[in-house]
Amino acid sequence: MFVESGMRKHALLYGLIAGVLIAVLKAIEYRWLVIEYSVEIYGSLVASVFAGLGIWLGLRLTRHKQRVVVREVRVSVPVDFVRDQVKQESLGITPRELEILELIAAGLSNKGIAARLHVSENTVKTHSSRVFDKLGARRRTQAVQLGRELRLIP
Amino acid sequence: MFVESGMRKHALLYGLIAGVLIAVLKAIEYRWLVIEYSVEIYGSLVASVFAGLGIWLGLRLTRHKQRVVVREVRVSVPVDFVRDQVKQESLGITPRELEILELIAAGLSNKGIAARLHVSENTVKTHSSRVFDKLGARRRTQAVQLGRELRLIP
DNA sequence: TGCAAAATCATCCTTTCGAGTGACGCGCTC
DNA sequence: GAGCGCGTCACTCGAAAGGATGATTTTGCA
Repeated sequence: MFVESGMRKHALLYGLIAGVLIAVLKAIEYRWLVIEYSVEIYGSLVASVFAGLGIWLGLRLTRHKQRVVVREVRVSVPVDFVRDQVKQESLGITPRELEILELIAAGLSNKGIAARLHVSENTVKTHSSRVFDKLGARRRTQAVQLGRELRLIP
Repeated sequence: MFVESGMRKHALLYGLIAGVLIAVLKAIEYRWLVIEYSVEIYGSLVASVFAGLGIWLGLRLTRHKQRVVVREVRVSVPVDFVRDQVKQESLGITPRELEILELIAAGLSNKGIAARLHVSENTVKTHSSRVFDKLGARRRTQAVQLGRELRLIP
């Protein structure tokens, strides 16, 4: 809308100036002609004036054309964790085992995990042993590291 | 250089076309004039032709002078780790202790760390005990978790 | 309803950790 | 040169963790 009205305004202005110029030229043509200036000079004058106007209009038409360049800016933003459920299932890790792994990663002891989940410590040890086996880990710290690498825990 | 020569070529071309047109107009002017076309028609013709040429030249001149608008797009990228050395010093954690903490986080056993660093396992235990104490951790998994939270390790 | 997977608990045994304590050498500073 | 921070090593003891194995209960699904 704005661009259209702007262009229309330019066109109107251009036509107006052209008309006025033609009128002026017509008004003074006799005077110039009678003092023996040839028509080619007259033509050159008109040509140069309108060429200038055309150039001006052309510049005006493209002045606001902008080229948008999209630049990727690397910005440090915490990556929101998405669990790799495919890998979880391919390893055969059960939800409960993953739950124990998360609590291990949180730094809890087996006893603490047992208390948190209201199960016996033996149960926690069973789950952790199983998840260690499935991850190929021998220590809980190693299990945490592998779980992170495999995107099973944040 | 390229832009300059391009503009010069345009100017030359424009001048050439203008000259030819003027010559043509001059050559046919008598024929037109004798059949009683007024000079204002002639002027209008020249005006419109050169206005068109001007517009074309104007467009040509600014074709490659587009304003570049840079739109920055935020891209999520894994956060590159920066160690909080202030916190490290405020906790009085030595470089060696931090080194042991990193290896603990990597999932190594004390024996493995000792082998990696060519020191005795007792030394590793001493360092780890100290860093646990400074972090307020009771287990190595907890130390890893706290170390991460405090931005001491990745 | 019946089976398979998952979850639960246990027992025995070994390894690893963690706490506590003490000590030695080295380099730096006051 | 005394003091201090740091890194090193040793020893003991108890707690925690891990491996192996077996068993029972719960649960989801065919």
